[in-house]
Amino acid sequence: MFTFMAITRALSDQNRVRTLLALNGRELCVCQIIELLELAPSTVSKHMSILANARLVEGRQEGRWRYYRLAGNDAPDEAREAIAWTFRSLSNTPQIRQDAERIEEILKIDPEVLCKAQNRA
Amino acid sequence: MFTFMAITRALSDQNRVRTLLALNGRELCVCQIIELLELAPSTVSKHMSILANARLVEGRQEGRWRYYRLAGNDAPDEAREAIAWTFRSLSNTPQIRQDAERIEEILKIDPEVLCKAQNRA
DNA sequence: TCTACACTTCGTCATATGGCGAAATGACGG
DNA sequence: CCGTCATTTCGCCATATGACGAAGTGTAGA
Repeated sequence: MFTFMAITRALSDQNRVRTLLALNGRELCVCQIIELLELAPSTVSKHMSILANARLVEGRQEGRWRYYRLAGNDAPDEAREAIAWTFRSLSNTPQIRQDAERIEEILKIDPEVLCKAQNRA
Repeated sequence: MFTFMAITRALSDQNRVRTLLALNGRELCVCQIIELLELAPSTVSKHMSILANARLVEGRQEGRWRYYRLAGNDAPDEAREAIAWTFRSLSNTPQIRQDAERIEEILKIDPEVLCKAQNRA
């Protein structure tokens, strides 16, 4: 029950759901997610820890950057089913399609440059 | 997206999830759900309207009583998948098993008597 | 049509949540 | 080690949520 509630709570915020969908088939570092959601770094960090706590995503440190990806086979069944359900429900919605386009643009930018730009803003 | 968020929000409260599971294979009237959750009638009513809004349950009026049941085939795919996922995840958990036993006891009581007893409390 | 009563709506309260900015953390390059 | 800088943690604020009781609604039976 505890695990299940962690998942539904994690999925009850639109920004977290958008982030989950954005991780479809790729990793993103925190600054790229910040750029997608247009939220403060501290806010995005909190969101990612909630998703990670629910075992919906996994984090990986690489140098100064932290990359997040969708949970893999080691995640609980509930989490993997939740991800599958979320993708089936939302993959074709306008918001998610728009986000997907936006991410293509973001991925064109060197992460180094992207983070620097965020510091100035 | 709106439909999906309504579902995840509805499922992000433990009392609503317990109620959903309690409706497994049967209808329950509001006073029976009140008895199960041990909450005020107004609180339970609100919970049921949130579940109904998310199309996870359907209500039916019969005389003075209102019965709720799980959403049927007319509900959106997202809702029916959510119900299936929820049941797969939680059917065998202690809380839900305990609720199931409790409901058997509650069903033994004539609803008329049950409601009257609640009014006195 | 009056009363009883199952349920809902409304108003209120305490707590939870999501947002931010400032300060802390921790990894690299010097 | 020392500064830089991506990320996290912390403290704060505004709003959302879940709880209750009181008042309102609508149905059945007297």
